[in-house]
Amino acid sequence: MNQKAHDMLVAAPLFANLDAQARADIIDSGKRLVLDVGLSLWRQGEAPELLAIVINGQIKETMIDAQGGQKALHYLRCGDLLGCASLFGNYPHSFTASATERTELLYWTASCFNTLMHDHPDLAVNALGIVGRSTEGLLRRLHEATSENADRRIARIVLRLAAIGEVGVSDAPIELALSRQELAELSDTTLFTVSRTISAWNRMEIVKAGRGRLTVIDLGRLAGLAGAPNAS
Amino acid sequence: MNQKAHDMLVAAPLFANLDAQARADIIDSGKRLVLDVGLSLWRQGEAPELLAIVINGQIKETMIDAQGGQKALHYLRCGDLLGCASLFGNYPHSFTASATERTELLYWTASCFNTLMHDHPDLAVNALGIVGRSTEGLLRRLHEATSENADRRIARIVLRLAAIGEVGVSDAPIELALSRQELAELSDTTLFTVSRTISAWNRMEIVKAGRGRLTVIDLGRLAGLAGAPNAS
DNA sequence: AGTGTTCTTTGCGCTACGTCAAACAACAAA
DNA sequence: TTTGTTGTTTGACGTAGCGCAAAGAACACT
Repeated sequence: MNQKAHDMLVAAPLFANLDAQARADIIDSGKRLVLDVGLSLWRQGEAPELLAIVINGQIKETMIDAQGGQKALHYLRCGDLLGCASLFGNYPHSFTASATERTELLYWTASCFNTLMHDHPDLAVNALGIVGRSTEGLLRRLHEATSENADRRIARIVLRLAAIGEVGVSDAPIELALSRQELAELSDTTLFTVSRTISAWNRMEIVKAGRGRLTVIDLGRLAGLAGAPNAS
Repeated sequence: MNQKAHDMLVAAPLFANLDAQARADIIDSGKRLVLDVGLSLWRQGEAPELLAIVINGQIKETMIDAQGGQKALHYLRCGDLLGCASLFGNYPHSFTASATERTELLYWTASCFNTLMHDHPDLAVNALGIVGRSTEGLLRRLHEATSENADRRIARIVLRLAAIGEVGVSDAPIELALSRQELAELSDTTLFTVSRTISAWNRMEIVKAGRGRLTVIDLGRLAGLAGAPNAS
């Protein structure tokens, strides 16, 4: 592992409040794995066997229903924890985790991580914090999906991605590499609805639409669309 | 605490794999609290301060949005853990927790529970399991809410409640104490849609509708409605 | 029994969105 | 440049289910 990757790992929430010794112990117990683009760490329905943390690259969590509908749950980047709910809850994976780019992971088997948690209680507490926060995120998403209209949901997603993608100045145009399809999956809508919405925003010069790409121009007005309902 | 309550607590998932001594230690560290009908343990938006487990009675978790729309998340019974996501994730409560009947709780403050987790790592692991499982439940609900029609969702909810309400013989009529409104909140629909659906089922003699009450007559057909999509 | 309150039912209009089809634009490979 | 591939746009259309209103039914209180 190179120095930079190591530094980022160390800063991950999973290792908060742990002393250097413990951290080293935990990291050394994990194994490394590299996933090429498109490869899956596991598929929906499989039994959970391991817990992983992203070192670099990006993992996408996708749910597929019986009718073939896809739903994107999350994009995980450096430091994010992967598979905790299934593993700890001891449920078959409810989503497929696959790499959207070449991705490096550090992983532990269930029993290995269990041992580690016993040796380092703070590790378990940190994991709890992570799972708890993801629960809150899901609650929010459930709420939005059932009580807010499509445009708003899409605006929210774009804002969120814009925020984590670039911490740049607020008036600089932010470019996101997202197809309409992906946006649809993230916002619990369809490709068509997203396309229409984006087109409208494009005309209003809130964003600039491109093929597989979206550039946020007017962050302020977008935030308006996402937040205040009748700020017409 | 009476003997029966104590026995049920001991069987709660939170205390799995703990020896009697540890269990006693944990239970003794908690404080008891009785909530009368309608009283809230906390309200949406408040900072999380404690973690509680239901001894008896029933707690309802409700989300309220800006437009006043209610959404019921869960009903918690004996042994269920309350407030873990908010507390561990360190987020303001995203729902109000209130008693639907006189309810007895055992609770710990955040710092107290933290200490306990350090003393008994298995406690943290158990908590992880609980939060993990609830995450899975939320994922399922999110999925259903966005990709399944209202009738099916309602059928699912009724089935689930019927299952935990009574473990009786499968052909015995199962009675649920639920208003249409509550059913609507649980299935992410409206009072009207639920009413129409229930009326239809009533006519088909799948359930018997009553005021604030619902009796499942034909569990099999109801399961059919919830499961197989084109079992017309 | 009479009156008020709360819950439920049902009809009707409406609209946000899903679905499908077909044209269109961007990019890549030859 | 041509041709193919893949992603996007737009229109037309259908419909599930929400909102409202108004009438009923169940229960509570006196």
